[in-house]
Amino acid sequence: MFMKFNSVRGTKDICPPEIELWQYLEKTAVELLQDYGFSEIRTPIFEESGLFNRSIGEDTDIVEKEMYTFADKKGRSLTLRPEGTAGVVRAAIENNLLAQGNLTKLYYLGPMFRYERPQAGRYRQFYQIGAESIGSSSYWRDVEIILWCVEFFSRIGLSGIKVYINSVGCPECRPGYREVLQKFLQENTTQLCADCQRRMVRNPLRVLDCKVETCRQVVSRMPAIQNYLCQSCRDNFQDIQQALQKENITFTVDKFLVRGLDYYTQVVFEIKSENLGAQDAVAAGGRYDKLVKELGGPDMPAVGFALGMERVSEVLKKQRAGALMETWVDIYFALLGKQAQQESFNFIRDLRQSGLKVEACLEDKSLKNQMRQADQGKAKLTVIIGEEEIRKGIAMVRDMQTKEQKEIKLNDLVSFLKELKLK
RNA sequence: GUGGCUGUAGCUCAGCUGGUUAGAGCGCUAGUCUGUGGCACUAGAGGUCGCGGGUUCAAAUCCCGUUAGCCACCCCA
Repeated sequence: MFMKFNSVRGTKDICPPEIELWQYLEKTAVELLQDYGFSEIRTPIFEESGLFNRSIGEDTDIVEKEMYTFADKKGRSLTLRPEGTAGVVRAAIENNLLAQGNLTKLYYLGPMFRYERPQAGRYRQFYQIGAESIGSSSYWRDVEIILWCVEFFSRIGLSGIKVYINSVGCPECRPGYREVLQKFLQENTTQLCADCQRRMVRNPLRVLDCKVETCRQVVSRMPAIQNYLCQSCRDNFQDIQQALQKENITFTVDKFLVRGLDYYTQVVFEIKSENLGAQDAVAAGGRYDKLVKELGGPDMPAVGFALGMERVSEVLKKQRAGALMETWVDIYFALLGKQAQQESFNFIRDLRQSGLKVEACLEDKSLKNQMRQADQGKAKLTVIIGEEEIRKGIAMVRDMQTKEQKEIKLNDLVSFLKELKLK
């Protein structure tokens, strides 16, 4: 009996030609990150569960119900990383990358795992590219990161994106606002949905982005966090807005923007695409000034972001997939007969070594078929070698655009093709 | 985790109220064109009708379950 297997729920294969798009995105992102002074760091895909509980927050949905947590053979509780920041911060501390008073800029890319119900733009294994600037409290670092995102999206030619920002305060002022909020919600508890009545107690900030109509009405009358920020948070929020304006980055202040990870402080941002469904955030991030210390490192402020590869490639596919998913070869060898295959294999090997993209038909197909393969492979040149050519010691070289064909001696073929400068 | 929609050839889908050998377009292979691509015509290959059960003389079609995908909620990148 044969068994057929499928990829597990919420995971998928990235096949050609889509992978061309991914490679393009990764390459563009990495180049731009390096231009901004970030260095790559690769951390393990699983960590001690406690790392995520501690950094993301015990009361968050991610930790509560979305983590792939398992016990290894020694009974240690491990978790597949649901996001990148915690691991990067842990690694930076552990490897003494954080020198007091210095700035450390790191980027990462790779798969993350969350047990959620799959949907468009939401997978259980999904890929993120992200970066962290650790060691600076300058709001220009926040701006730098938002600017990176804006520039990245413009560089890959993505339109229809919008930047949203908000300030979620700091340990000084957030507790105060939280209390005000809780009090307000308690007074209006009868108008809240069941979920929000639960949130009200545990994480009242989350009521802010509830979509239920009655909750929204309550929310619209709710005290805004801006009015409860401490002086330094308020200044910081002002400074960033001014800086963004100065840099011509258009943004919207969304006073309901709350992030689902507890470690954020002060300014958080989200970049959304108009061309996606409900899962429309393509990149997001913010400042997390307390996390490094929280994880046993020096008391260092930090700011970072992550972008979702699936979502970005999804939008890009709609907007300009054709050009980016194209593949081609420089030279295609159409071969007829055993001897032609034997003679040509060396040529092909030689040409490939010199950096040309070469493909050949080694499968005894009709010439018509081979020509079609060459055409579909978008070959620039096709080299035809059959029994007659072998006998005469030549090859037919056909220019696929002009349809011009000329005879080249087999001895001269490789050097002739190399000199054409097809690259 | 909740609700709705869907699952028929490699791909996109049609198959009405259950009735003989399950269809189309695209793609693929071949021929027209004795060894030359992109067009056209012709022919051919290719299907456990998601899976399991039930109703029935008879199920791709009706019912139940299950699984996967999509959409929304939730959450987030």
